[in-house]
Amino acid sequence: MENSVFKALAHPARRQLLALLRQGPRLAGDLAAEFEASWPTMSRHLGVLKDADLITAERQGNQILYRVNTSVLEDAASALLGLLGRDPGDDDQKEAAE
Amino acid sequence: MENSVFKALAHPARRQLLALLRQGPRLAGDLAAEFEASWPTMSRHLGVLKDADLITAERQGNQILYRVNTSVLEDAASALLGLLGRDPGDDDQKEAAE
DNA sequence: ACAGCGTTTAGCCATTCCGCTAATTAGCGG
DNA sequence: CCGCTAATTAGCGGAATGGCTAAACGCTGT
Repeated sequence: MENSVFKALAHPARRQLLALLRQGPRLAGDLAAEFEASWPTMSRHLGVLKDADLITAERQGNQILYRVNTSVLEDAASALLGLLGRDPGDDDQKEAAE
Repeated sequence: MENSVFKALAHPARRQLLALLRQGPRLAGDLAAEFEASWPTMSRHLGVLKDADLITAERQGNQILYRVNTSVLEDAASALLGLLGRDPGDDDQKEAAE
């Protein structure tokens, strides 16, 4: 759902999580350590992001490696730009004027 | 606040409101008539958007004309693209490869 | 099988969000 | 000033969100 993406993006901690993840995949604990909030709280934020398909989780033995799902984030950005009357994901072959 | 923008964007009705407004300024009542929800409910959604500075309101005598605030929407889209490691407002002169 | 570490799930509050109806404000015309 | 229309604000109930602590789960090593 497109909607869950925007909802996931609505929380600052989650955007920051994405910002950290942008620099490369990271372990859950490592990621959570960057925040003031309790571990379980961060785990939930990660869950919301995963639920929105903005990130993917991969078990690495004992721990879990998170990774950004770039394309979904791109879609969201496209949707916003589309709201501006400019859609980057859409090849504009027909409307070049106006 | 950047945050209120994303929160405002989190509701589908509000994104749709923006989509309608993208085609040009419109009167509140006219706008609300497009939705199933009650008039006051839509008024509140408009309020949230205005609060996030995504739209501006202008009295036209008896009625109120709403207009998209393009730059704020652009900022939000930029923020998302920034999360991808690619900033559209930033002319990439250095990194064209990779 | 057990201990132990890393992570998630369960429960519990408090707060915010969303929808409604009813009441209020703002501006216009007589 | 009164009545009318346009739009917002008040107030309420129900659902969702966000934070916490405690408990459970999954995996690894012994």
